[in-house]
Formats: sequence, structure tokens, C-alpha cells
Amino acid sequence: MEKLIDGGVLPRKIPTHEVIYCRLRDMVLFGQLKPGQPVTIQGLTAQLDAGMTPVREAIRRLTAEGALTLQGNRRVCVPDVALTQLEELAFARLTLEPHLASIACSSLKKSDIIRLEKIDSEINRAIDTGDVQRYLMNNYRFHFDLYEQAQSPILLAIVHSLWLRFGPSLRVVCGRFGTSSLPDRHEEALAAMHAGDAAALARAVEQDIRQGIEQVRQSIATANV
Amino acid sequence: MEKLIDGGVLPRKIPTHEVIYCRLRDMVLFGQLKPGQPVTIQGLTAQLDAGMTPVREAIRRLTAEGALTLQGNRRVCVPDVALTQLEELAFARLTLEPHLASIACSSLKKSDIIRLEKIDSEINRAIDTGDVQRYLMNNYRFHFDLYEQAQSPILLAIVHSLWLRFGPSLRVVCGRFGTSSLPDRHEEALAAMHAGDAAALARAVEQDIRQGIEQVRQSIATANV
DNA sequence: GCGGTGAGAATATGATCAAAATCGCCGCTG
DNA sequence: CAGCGGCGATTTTGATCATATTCTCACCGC
Repeated sequence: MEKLIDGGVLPRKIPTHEVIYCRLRDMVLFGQLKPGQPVTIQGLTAQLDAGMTPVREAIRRLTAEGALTLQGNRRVCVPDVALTQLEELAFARLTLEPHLASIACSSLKKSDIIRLEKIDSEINRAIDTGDVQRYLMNNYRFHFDLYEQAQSPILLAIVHSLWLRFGPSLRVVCGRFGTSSLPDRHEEALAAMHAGDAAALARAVEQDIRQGIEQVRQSIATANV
Repeated sequence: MEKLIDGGVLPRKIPTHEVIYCRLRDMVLFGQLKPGQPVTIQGLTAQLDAGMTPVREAIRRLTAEGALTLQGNRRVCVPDVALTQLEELAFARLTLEPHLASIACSSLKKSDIIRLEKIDSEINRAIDTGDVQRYLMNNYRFHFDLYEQAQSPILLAIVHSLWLRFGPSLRVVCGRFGTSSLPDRHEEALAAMHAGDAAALARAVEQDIRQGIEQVRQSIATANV
């Protein structure tokens, strides 16, 4: 019965470093941090109002996942993807994500599809109102809610790491071109789910990824002029 | 001139947490730690003669890379791959590693191939003498020396993470069946390098991976009886 | 069998030390 | 005399440690 004394939804207390990790990760994923921006420990302890150790651990974790980069001189910053690295990201994402989507397809329940449709409508609303942050968050939720159904924790972790590397650049694209130019390839994905057509779903996801990568590629190309 | 005052080979001092990370990583990769074995912070501080903070950071990093697992009740242990996860590892490795090998092929210099041949002869010697540790180390070196030539840091990091998850189980296989049953698919790989045939190299790597995975699969299957 | 209790291990803090970057000062050169 | 470049002190930041606190698990008595 003592489990209720915190009066809350969570029976187990979440350790601080975990909380800090999630907050920092979201800052990277949803574009609160710009590529190239330096990340200091003491800055974060002040900003997030946390101790030094949890912040350090969160940074180490995110560094291992590729969301942050060590600059040799023991400084940490948000990485800026170059064109060559974009090729790597493209290959890995185009290989893994359609595969995950395809596996997930067969185990999708009706309630899952309904949930995904709700997220998709959130995405559309975010595009209409020009709310970049909300678009990014729901786009992330759409993909990972789907991928999670594949029950493949290892591949999921890898894809997660790819999104962490991709996130800041995607944010730059949105900031530059606005939400109007953003892809909405999710209609055909949802249709494929309803039909239970794994191959079609994989194709839809593939097209979605291609479009996103192409936008970042153009953004990088024009930025380097 | 002051750069020489440390009188040493290393102009830059390597931080302790980095050293600890490398040592722990090698322990995982080369089978000093068995699957399921618990990993305690204080145990490592004693064993590696280090402070608590560096050990904590190394553990966080390896956890993020999938080399260690958190057990919910803030314990850490070496993960034991199940059959379902082996499928994931197989898919990811078979997708990424032949690709890396294929890219690397064109940029291989004569000196690179000679180096790889030397490593391969080390592997053969280790198989002959039944030296599992040496086999594992040189097998790792063979693959990653090759993959590094692909100049693809992101994919390399992902593959590295896959090997970290795979390592302990491979060690179990070797311990069970000895080195005599170990694959040596490297001859054809080396031949393909000499010929500059990227496709053939990719096939050779693929066969090598298939064989390794198959052995682990059988090991898991028999262990579960 | 069950709940309390204690040992041990992990988490988290703040202090301390070392390294790096920044900025200002000085001398040199054009 | 003004601008430039290098040198050194200050200050910011990272690395490490010792320690306090919290949590888990297992043992023991009821």
C-alpha cells in the first residue's frame, strides 16, 4: 500500500539522471538546441536546476547515442551533419525503418491504428498553425508508436539514435522553410495499415523518409553556398 | 616546445573515464564478462583501481550502446541475447556490414590489404593454438580495420554497438565448442580485396556473418533445452 | 509466512583540482 | 602613430573525489 504515498501515477521513482536525460534528449530531438551550439555542464545544471552528476551522466549517454559530440578538447556540442554523413543516415534509415514498419504491420490492432490517426491529425493541425515544435513532436510519436509495435528493441534503439542525429538539422529546415513545405506522407501509411499491407506500409514510410532527407540535403547544399 | 614536458608519447592526456570505458568495453567484447553476469560499480572501482565517477560514466556509456543492461532495480548486468534479438542482430549486421565492406573496398590501399593479411594470419594462429581471446581480438580488428576504410563514422558506430551486443554470446560459443569450429571466411574476403571486387567482398563478409550468427543460434537453441 | 530491520550498493551533492579559453596588455612592425 | 600578433593572467569549465542520502534485498525474529 505504501506505493501510493507519492500520490501519483508512478509506482517507481524515476532517478534524476533519467529525467535529465529525457529532457535533454527532447531538447535535441525537437530543436531547442541548434547544430554547432556548445553544451556545457554547468550551463545545464543552472538551466535545468539539477546537480552536476546527473547532468554529466545524461551527456555521456547522449554522446554515446550520437546526439552530442565531443570536440577533442573535452567540450561538447550539438553535431552538424555534413553531406557525407547525410548519406549514411539516409542509408541506415531507409534500410531499418521500412523494415520495422513492415514487421509492425501484422501486429497492429485496431486501437493502435486509431491512436496513430489521432497523432496524424495532430500533425496536420500543427502544419496548419505553423507550430514547428508540435509538428516535430507528433511526427516523432507517429513513427515510434508504429515502430514500437515491431517488438524489436535493438533495431528500435538504433533508429532512435538515427533520429537523434537527424533532429537538429530537421529543425533547421523547418525554421527556414516553415511548416507549409513539410511532408505528409502519412495518409498512405495509414491506408496501408488498414489494409494490413506490410509492403505498402514499408513503401509509404520509405517515401516519407526520402522526402525528409531530401529537404535536409537541399538545406545543407544551399547553406554551403 | 612545452609540449614535450610530459616527456611522453601522448601529447594529450586521456581522461580517466575514457580509459575505464575502453577497458570495460574490451572486457565485454572479448568475453571477460559472461552474459547475465552482474556488473557493480564498487566491484569495478576495486578491480580497475579507479574512482567511482569515471566508472559510473563508463557504465552509462556502455549501457547506452547496448553493451550493458539496466535491470529496472538499478542493477546492471551483461545482457543475454534471446533468439528474437538474435534475429534483429542478424538483420542489422547483414544489412550494414556488407555495405560498409563494399564501400571500403575501393579505397583500400596495398598497405591496408597487407595489414589485414597479417591480422588474418594472427587469427589462424589463434585458431591453431586454441587461444580464444586472441581469436576474438583479431577477428574484431580484421572487421573494423576494414570497415574503418569506408569513412562512415555513423554506420561504424552502429556496427560497433552491434558487436558489443554480440560479443558475450560469441564468447560463450567459443568456450563451448573451442576454436576449431570457428569460421575462417577471410580468405575469400582477402581475395576479393586484391581483385578490387566490392560485390564479392560484400558477399564474403555476409557469409562470414551468417556463419557466426548460425553458431550462436545453435548455441542458444541447445542451451535452452 | 510475514513484516520489520540492517547491511550493502547506487544515487546525488558539493568541494577541489586541473585544464582550456578568453581577454587585455605589451611590444613590434608598417 | 595605428594596427597586428603573441604572451600571460583571469575566469570559465571539465574531471575527480569524498561523503551524505536513498533505495534494495535478504535475513531474522515473531
